[in-house]
Amino acid sequence: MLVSNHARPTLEDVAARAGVSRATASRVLNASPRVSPEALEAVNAAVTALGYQPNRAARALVTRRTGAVAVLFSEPEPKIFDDPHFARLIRAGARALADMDVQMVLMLVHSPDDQARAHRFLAGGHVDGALVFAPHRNDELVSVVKKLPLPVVYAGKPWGSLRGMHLVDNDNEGGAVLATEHLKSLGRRKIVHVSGPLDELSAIDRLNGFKSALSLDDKGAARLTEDGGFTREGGRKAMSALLARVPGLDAVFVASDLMAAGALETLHEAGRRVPEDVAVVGFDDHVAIAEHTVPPLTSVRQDSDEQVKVMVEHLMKLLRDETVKKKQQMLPTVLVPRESA
Amino acid sequence: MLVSNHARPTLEDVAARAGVSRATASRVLNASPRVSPEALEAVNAAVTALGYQPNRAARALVTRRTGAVAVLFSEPEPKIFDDPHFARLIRAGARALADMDVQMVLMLVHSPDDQARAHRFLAGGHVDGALVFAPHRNDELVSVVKKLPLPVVYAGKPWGSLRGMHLVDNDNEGGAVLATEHLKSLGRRKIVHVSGPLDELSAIDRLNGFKSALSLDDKGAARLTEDGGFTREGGRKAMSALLARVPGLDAVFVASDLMAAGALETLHEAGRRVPEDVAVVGFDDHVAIAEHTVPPLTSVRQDSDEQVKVMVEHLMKLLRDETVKKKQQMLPTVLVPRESA
DNA sequence: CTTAGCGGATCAAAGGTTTTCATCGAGGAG
DNA sequence: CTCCTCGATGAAAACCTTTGATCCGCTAAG
Repeated sequence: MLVSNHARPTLEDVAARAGVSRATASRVLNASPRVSPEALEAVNAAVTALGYQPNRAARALVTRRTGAVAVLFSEPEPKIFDDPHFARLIRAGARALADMDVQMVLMLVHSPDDQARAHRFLAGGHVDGALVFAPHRNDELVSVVKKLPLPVVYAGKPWGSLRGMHLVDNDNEGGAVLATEHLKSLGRRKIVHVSGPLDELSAIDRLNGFKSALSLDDKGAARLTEDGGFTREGGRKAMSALLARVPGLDAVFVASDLMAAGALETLHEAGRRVPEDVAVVGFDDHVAIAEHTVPPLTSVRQDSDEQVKVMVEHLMKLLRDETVKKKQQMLPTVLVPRESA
Repeated sequence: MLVSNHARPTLEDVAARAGVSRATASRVLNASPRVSPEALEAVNAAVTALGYQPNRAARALVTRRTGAVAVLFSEPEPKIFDDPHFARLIRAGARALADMDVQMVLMLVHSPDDQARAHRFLAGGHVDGALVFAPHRNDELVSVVKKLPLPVVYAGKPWGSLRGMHLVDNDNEGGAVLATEHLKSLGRRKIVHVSGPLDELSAIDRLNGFKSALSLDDKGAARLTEDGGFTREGGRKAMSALLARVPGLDAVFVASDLMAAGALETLHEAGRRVPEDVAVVGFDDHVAIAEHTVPPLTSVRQDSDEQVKVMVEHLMKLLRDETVKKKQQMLPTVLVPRESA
């Protein structure tokens, strides 16, 4: 017995059993065309017989590829697990990467410590590429990642110059127009807006959509909008502020479902009926929220699963050195009507 | 210029610059004691000067260690991103593993395909160990993982024999007793229970706590409990069923916050005031839910962050071949009073 | 008859680290 | 002054795979 019985089989073992050289066996595994049908079959048989699994480390060493991709979130941690949106993104990433047989290495980077660690990790060549979720202005993570010679695809537009960056964004502005037009078509005349934090471009795009649908200038917009910070509590407060400032309001477009849930609470407390007195439209179409508010929330759907899938496909192309026709892609948004508007 | 200027520095480069051999440099990096202070300093200087990063693949190849750990969830996907509990677990895992400088490879395994992939992946030696979240009866994932020669720590008790298994559980039964005793101490006499799905041991433990606190036999318990499946919708329905079966009920212990949110909706619709007519206690103390129900939910806290942290520490010990005093650990639960009871 | 070409297999090097084993030098004991 | 011991160091093997260069046996073209 030359082969020890407990050690995992190596390519050498496979080759021996198939009666070919290591190199040929390797070619079979890598689907090289230059290999005879008999050899191919013999090797495949040996592989299944032995239950052979290529040694990832050895392969990585010579190919200089790790077969792993980092998924980075820069969001503050409380937000990450209060907002179901993140769970959804993570889930979609896990699935899409698994489908490609790529390892997903998840990193939540928030503190400066985390940033240093992320830098070390990415610079250390431990992954082939990265998916980055970092929406905030002056996000350190982006500047860290940007100067690394590493293929990266961003979710949404990171702050700063977009030159040469690869990203997949949702049509936030278009969705906001959709929402606002819908409210107009219901005959609403005093429409206000609870925005996200204005250090995120997605929030700004939604605000811009709102403004353009109503042909507002900056001054007019300032009176009719309030920042809700993309949190439930922020949504409550912003709604209160708007009620005080614009008592006659009859509709509100809220830039996220989570904030909309908060806004609805405020409206209830203020005795306004939804949708009779005030029509409400959210953004995200997050089922777990939108279907459970009172009343169920009309919302703009952005397909996060699709977004992440496209991001992964994009990154895979970069890794294969394929040329990508469009570095920056935009995904459509649609309105999902329920009962709140 | 012997050293190419763009390639990442190797240990050889570090050694050359420090004027020592590769072996000595390696010893410094691995904190071996048998190295002179001068050599140590020289190597460290060279490392920082060059910005050297060890090549993970090369190291893995020789040590037969990958420096990566798999985190496996067997939960059906919709649940994973509707229930904030999972986001919390994932977050905690990411943090705890990052603190140990270990890569976290996240896998969501649900379909038979996923199981096959997980098996291939784990058997392929691509990770040093695994954290497994698989609470359901006859979970394929558990049987797959169990027969692998891989250090594994489970979250909660997996179904089946526990012999030799490493796990970190919450004191579900104790928490349920706490909750029920609390309701008794409020003078409630007709207390009912919305349970989780009875193919999860955590749900069974909570049910058992409820039963023992009220000294119920199986028959009595059957009348006073209803399965809510750990979903919000299930909570609604279970509460309806209980209201029909036990019209005079004046308190309910619900085995999860998400279900409790549903149960509260049902109670409101039925015109029962909370807590005046019916006192409600949940389980999980998930802030994002418990603080936003109407009224805010009294709940049993299980510290998931702590649980995951302990799991990671436990796994690290296994990886270092340290003997662990207790293979199976139990974490305490406490009651967090709010307004619903 | 020589040689270029070709399909297909093999050889051997390379990739970066850890670790065993041997060596070297210094200092202490006899 | 010699012999030992011991700590620090270096040389080299081992880990497993990929891949460019080489080689072999033959056919077809010159």
